[in-house]
Amino acid sequence: MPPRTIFEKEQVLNIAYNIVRNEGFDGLNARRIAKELNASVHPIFKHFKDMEELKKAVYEKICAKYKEYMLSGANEEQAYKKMGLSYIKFAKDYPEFFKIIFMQKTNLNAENFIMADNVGDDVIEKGQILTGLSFEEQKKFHVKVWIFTHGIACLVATNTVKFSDVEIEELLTETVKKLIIGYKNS
Amino acid sequence: MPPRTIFEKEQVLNIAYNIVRNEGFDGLNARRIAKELNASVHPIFKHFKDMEELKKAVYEKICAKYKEYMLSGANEEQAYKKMGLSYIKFAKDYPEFFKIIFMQKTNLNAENFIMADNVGDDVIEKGQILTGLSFEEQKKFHVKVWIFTHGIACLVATNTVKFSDVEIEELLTETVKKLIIGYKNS
DNA sequence: TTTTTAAAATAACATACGTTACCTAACTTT
DNA sequence: AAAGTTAGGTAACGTATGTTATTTTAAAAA
Repeated sequence: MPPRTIFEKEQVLNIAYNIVRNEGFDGLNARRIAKELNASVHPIFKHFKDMEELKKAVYEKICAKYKEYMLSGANEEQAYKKMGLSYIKFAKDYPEFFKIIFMQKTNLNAENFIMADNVGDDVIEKGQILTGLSFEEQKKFHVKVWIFTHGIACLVATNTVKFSDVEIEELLTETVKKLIIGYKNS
Repeated sequence: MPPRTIFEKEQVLNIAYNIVRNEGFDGLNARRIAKELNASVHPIFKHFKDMEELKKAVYEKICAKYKEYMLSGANEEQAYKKMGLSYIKFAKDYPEFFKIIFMQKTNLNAENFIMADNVGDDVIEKGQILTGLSFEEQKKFHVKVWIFTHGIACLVATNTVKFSDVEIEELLTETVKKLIIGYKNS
């Protein structure tokens, strides 16, 4: 009896996601989504209670993308190195997403990736494969590497410095190398 | 013939500055300033052509505060170390300001502090006093230290990690120490 | 084919913001 | 003391946004 649904939930979500990808949450509003959907705002509020709910859905999709990046190569030989590179690559490929997750306060109940990704024993153990440091030393080492990695990622996400992929890998590799030497010689 | 001016330009600017200090530019609007001034919006537009002009004035005041931090101790013995600590202290004392200058895109014609503060020969030379590295080595060393410092500052500004002043100094000092050892042993 | 039901459009309301027209009144000048 | 100038208040306009009441209409069910 009713006309069939023309605008599915996922279309709305995808449009919202892409707007946020390019412009952050600042660029997101109901009329803008409607325009890109070639529709009125009505289909949006059919699928989402209000804009807040839609934003939460977008935020979750963003988190999923981040996890996808961080999991890629988690089982590789050089898993520790890959983690850092993935983090920075995410910041480069999705700067607005990186800013949302790591550089802004949101009320979108952020999962605490910082803690999850950096204080688990896994990360320390993965790093030990590379460095050969003791667990305690490795923890202190890792904090430094993580801060450095985060520093690059922030610079990349804000486009403050335009590092190429090669430069990024060199910078990270070389810094880690120097730090390892530092730890082994003191 | 006219009634005397009650609300001076500087009062308006100071109120705006303090709002931005606490809430960033997001919290700034004409009615809010008027309320804190116990006045209508009129005095604002008497002194500033429009909100954009006021924001620029606030931005300049923010930059002045940043410079004040970075200049303090520039002539000290440990000037290089002090620079990094000042940068982080600014991020800690004025997180919203730090975010505005270093973590967001603005249309408020940012002076490029990143470049000014990091690619000048002065910084490299100051660093050489500490490390004793060659000019070329010192340049590569400095990029790493700068990124690391920026990483801490970003974490502090977003309140992602709550480092005490002592922890910050230790972290920076220790990292620099390890890096120097790394550079001297390779 | 007719009826019914919900999807979508239209258009409006509410709020928040920048901005401004108009008015009131304070104070300097005469 | 009178007059004129302008600071500041009031209230409105225009725009952007979230949200929703009302209407239209497509298509399923009878």
